[in-house]
Amino acid sequence: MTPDDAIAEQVRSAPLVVPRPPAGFAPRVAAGLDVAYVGETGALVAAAACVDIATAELVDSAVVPGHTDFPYVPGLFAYRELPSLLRALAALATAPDLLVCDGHGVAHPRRFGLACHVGLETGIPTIGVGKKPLGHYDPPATARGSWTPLVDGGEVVGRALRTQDGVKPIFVSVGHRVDIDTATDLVLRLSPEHRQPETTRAADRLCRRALKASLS
DNA sequence: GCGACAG
DNA sequence: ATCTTGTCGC
Repeated sequence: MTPDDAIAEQVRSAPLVVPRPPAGFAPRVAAGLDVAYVGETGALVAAAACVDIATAELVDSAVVPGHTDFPYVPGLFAYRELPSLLRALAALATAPDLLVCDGHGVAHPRRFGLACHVGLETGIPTIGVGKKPLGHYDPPATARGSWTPLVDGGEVVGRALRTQDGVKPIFVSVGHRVDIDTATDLVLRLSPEHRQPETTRAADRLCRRALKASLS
């Protein structure tokens, strides 16, 4: 798979994203996905962390070592992380109702970021959450829950969401089988006390810790 | 041509 | 992402 092949696949896949939730969507368990790298080598550790949406407590997790050959190219994340993330998901004992990715969904140059790719690949409703915007936005009000549109190429592709009073916003977008209002609500519910949702925090902590342990 | 550029 | 000390705040 070359970068050009990847870009062509994204353009071809973007129309397949379903920007609305399944009928009666009421997710109970959300899984956060993240990867930690060993510098520029291809070695990595992927983690999936299941959190109970009602309590934001960790209820299951899986950590798997891996390797990637695809380089870091902005816009082509999935081709670097997707295989390992899917193995971490498969290693879970729990079947999550929702996935929360470390990276954008449709807030992407070709409207097909990592979260869209993960969503289509698994069929599970997926939300993209990024720490840095891809596009432009005006700062939301300082109160938790405030948000402003994230715009790219003249289109609203997501939201800059303040998850805690006074903290920098995070950037939420549709991955697959969810709408932006539902995604915003879920991310806020998953972020009761920190800037990032507990799903992301747990996954990040797990793969980072496992990576350090594997080095020594 | 130049800058910007998710993790 | 990762490399890194001290420092501010709960």
